[in-house]
Amino acid sequence: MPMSGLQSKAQREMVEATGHLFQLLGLPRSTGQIYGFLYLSPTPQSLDDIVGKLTISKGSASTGTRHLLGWGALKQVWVQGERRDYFEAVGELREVLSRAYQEYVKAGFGTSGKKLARMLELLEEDTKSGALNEAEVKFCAGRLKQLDRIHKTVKSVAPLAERLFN
Amino acid sequence: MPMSGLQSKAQREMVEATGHLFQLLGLPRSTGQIYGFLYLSPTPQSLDDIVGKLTISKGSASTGTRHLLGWGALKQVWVQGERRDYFEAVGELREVLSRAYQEYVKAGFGTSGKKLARMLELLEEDTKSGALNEAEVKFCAGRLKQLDRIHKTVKSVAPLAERLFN
DNA sequence: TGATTTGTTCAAACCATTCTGAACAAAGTG
DNA sequence: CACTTTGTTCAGAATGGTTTGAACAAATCA
Repeated sequence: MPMSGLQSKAQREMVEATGHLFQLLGLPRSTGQIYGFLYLSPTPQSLDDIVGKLTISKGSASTGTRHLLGWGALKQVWVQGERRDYFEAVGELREVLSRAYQEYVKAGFGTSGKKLARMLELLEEDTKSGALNEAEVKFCAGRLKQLDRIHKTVKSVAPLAERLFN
Repeated sequence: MPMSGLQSKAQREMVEATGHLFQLLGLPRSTGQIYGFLYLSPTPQSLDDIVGKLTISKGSASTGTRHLLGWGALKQVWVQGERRDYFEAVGELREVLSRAYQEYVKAGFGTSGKKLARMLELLEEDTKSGALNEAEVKFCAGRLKQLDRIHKTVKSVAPLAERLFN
C-alpha cells in the first residue's frame, strides 16, 4: 500500500504526478515523489517522515534527498532541539528550473554540436578510406548539413528561452 | 560485434548517436539506430539490410520500422523488380519534428494543465474532509498557484516555438 | 564508555522494457 | 499446388535501472 500515510488527496496526486514526471525524464521515480511530497508540505519533513509517508525504503529516501539537494531543489533546515535533518522544497521553482535548463538543455546542445562536427570529420575519413564513393559522401554531407541547420535554428531560441526563467 | 556491417564511420557514429538519443527519450534504442542508419543511407534499404548492417534481430527491425513509419519519419519505397520492402528516411526532418512537437509537447501541456486543475479540486476536498487545516490549505494553494504561473509562462512560448518548424 | 539515534552505502532482489528467435501468416513463384 | 521469400507476432531471455534492506559509520546521549 504505497503512500498510505498521506492524508491529503492533493498531496497524493502531486506525489504521483512528480513521480511520473521524473520517470518520464529518466530519473528515479522515488526521487520525484520525494520532491512532490515536499513541494506540498507546509512544514519541513525528516527522512523518516518521507519513508513513512511515501512508504519507500530508507535507502531510496537518502539517495533521493541528496540528489535533490545537489540539484538545488531542496534545502535542509534544522529544527531547533531536533537531531535529525529536515527538508523542504525550495520556494523559487523558477530558479530550480533555470539551473536545470542550464545544466541539461544547454549542455546537451553543446555536445550535439560537437557530435555533428565529429561526423563531418569521419565523413572525410570515409572519403579517403574509400568506404563511401563521391556520390554517397555528397548525400551524407547534405543530410548532415540539414541537421546542422536545424541545430542552429533551435539554438537560436536559447537566449529567448533563458529570459523566461530569469 | 554490433554494427559490424557498417563500413562508413560517419554512419556508425550516427547510428550510435540516434540510438542513444532515442534511449534518452525513453524509446527503443534499436528504433533510433534504424533511423540513424537510414538517415545516412543514400539508397533505400530493406529489412534484411537493416538486420545485417546493424546486427539486430528481425523482430526488432520489423517493429522498429513500423513504428517509424507510423511516426512519419520513414517512408516505404518500392524498388522495381523487387519483392521486399525498402525504406528510406524522409528528407524533411523539420516536418517530422514538427509533428513530434505537436503530438508530444503540446499534448503534454494539455494534460498537465488538467492535472493542475484537478489538484485544486482535491485541495477543496481536503478542506472539507479536514485532511488539511486552513493554514495548510493556504500554503498548498500558494504552491499550486506558483506552478500555474510557470505553466502559463512556458505555454506562452508555444506559438513561437511552433513557428520555428513551420 | 556503551547504548541509541540517524544517515549512508551497496550488493542483491526486483521490475519494466527491449531484444531475440522461432513459429506463423501472407504473398509470390514455377 | 507445393515451395520459396518476406514480414509479423509473441513468449521467453536478456538487459538496464531502481528499490530494498542490512551492514556500516557518525554523531549524540547518559
